[in-house]
Amino acid sequence: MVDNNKIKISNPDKLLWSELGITKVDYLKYLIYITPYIIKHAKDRFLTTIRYPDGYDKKFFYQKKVPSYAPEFVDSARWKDGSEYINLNKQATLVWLGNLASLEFHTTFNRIQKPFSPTNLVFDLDPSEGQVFEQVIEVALNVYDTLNKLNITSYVKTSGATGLQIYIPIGEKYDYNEARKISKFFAEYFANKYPELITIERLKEKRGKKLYFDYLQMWEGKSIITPYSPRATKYASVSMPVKWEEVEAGIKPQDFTIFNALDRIKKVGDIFEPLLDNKNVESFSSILQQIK
DNA sequence: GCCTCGA
DNA sequence: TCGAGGCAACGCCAC
DNA sequence: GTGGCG
Repeated sequence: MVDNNKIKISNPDKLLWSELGITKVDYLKYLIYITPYIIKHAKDRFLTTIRYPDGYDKKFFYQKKVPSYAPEFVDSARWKDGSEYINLNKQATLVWLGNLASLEFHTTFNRIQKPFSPTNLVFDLDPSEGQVFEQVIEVALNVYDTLNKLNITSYVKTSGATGLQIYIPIGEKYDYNEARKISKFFAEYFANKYPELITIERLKEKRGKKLYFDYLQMWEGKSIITPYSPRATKYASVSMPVKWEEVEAGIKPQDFTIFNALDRIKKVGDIFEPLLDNKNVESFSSILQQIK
């Protein structure tokens, strides 16, 4: 029973992370604990969930549309193609999806209410073969420094088992075309500033041994991992917002798992802003002028 | 994980 | 009645 | 137009 809604739990003792011994019931407990945090970032966005009915390392599939068998309490929003997409805006929906073995929750850059305006940019810093996490940290801190000097607020979180993601609020002021331009502008700027450190080359061959700085091609409906979402990794890691000071002190994405996420959140609170603030907008308008 | 379809 | 299949899909660039 | 890439 969640908020007066009955939810039947099938196979409660099924292992979702077999090596770690995490059963579905264990997993649902985690989801219940972190509900307010993940909901805060997932609500009123179009959800893509990834389901692993037999565990994190077995067959999976993506799900976007509200299935016909969804309970009535599940809220949805109509996409421009006419179909209904899940709005992960309440605990009951989260638990229902948990029972369906949804191990990852991805949401759109934009909110349902303003579908053509992303709320933020995201840079994805993921080390590939032969790179250590220290390189990711070095680049992230360089980016942070630069943004600070431009008076631009940014946030950082782990992306999964290996990388970091940097969020830059843009106040729902731009459409996807403009946001893509701004994102690309920054990516080129950083690639230019740290030519030995990072590359924005899309083709793997051309990347050499530099860190791939992915400025995440964005479009309406594109979704990326939501803050506080678990990831289907062998560590049962969580996409965890962190403080820039923590990045500086040297963290590892594997440090954050569904085992310790709640303790951590209780200790530091939610350090991600709602991503709707306008404080960066002024800095961006001049940048947008320059791009033209 | 659950539903639908076809043998 | 039971197994197989579905459950997502944009923009960019090189070819 | 198709394929690699995220």
